[in-house]
Amino acid sequence: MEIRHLRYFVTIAEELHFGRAAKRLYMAQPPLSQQIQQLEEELEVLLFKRSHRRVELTDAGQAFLGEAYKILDQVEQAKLLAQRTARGEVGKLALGFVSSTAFELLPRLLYAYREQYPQIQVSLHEMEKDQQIQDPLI
Amino acid sequence: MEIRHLRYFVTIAEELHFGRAAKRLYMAQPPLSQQIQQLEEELEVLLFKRSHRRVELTDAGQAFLGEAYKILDQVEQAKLLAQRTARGEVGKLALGFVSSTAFELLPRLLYAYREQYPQIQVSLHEMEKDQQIQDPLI
DNA sequence: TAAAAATACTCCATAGGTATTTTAT
DNA sequence: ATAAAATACCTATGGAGTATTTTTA
Repeated sequence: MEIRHLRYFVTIAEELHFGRAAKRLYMAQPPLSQQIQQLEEELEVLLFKRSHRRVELTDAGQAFLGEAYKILDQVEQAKLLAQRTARGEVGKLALGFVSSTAFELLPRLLYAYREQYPQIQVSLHEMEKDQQIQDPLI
Repeated sequence: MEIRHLRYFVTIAEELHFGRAAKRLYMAQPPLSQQIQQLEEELEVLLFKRSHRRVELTDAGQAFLGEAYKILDQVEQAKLLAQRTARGEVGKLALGFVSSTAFELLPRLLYAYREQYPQIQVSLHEMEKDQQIQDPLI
């Protein structure tokens, strides 16, 4: 199964017509039919009831449709998340400190920071001098 | 982007080594590199830091990895749901009734049914004689 | 018989393989 | 010098197109 199959399936489910769906997908009808057959074969499940003048979803098709939408949406979200993370718009910031005097300063600093960058996860780590940051305090 | 790209990406992220990942995927290393390049190009995001003797995830790659796992998991779930629905193991059952005397009987019937088939969603519909089932009461 | 999906075939784009080069240690 | 990824090139699978047949309302 590939994402292509889900896109094709969703389009046909929306049109309930292989010809119109193919048009919307800028492709010919036969390869679209083939891809759906291939999907049904892999799932071992009939997704559409084809009668002469009507295509309709089977119960399994109806159930699968909901999942297909979720997956396509999640693929978009994954893409956006990667792009935002690369741009530094979202992400994680780990603050390490060595002196316990920082206990006074850091909470205020953190608070101000979170006001300005709510999309950045900040964690706080007490650490030994010249050591790597370990488990977070918060 | 295709599911193939996600499978390849996840495998490399687990191995942190293109050669070993290719082996696990039963394919050669060069096409694997190409597919990842293609994915990075589509996302416009670098997913791995390649230095000579070390492959590691970028922050964006790390973020994308979590989403990739979720998507691959959801694809499996979608497949299972379709198969179970086709077998009638999960689904929806709509009960329509025409006489208001049923208000006494149905709740008990429903309760018993749900005990036995918790995976079936049941809805209750008051209806007119010879009409189709409309919006559910519950 | 007409409208729609399925079949049969053809073609070509691209996923994947092989050979080699580049790179950094 | 070596180990790993990238590049270059080739092959062939299968996705997509065109023409046609089948189906049934």
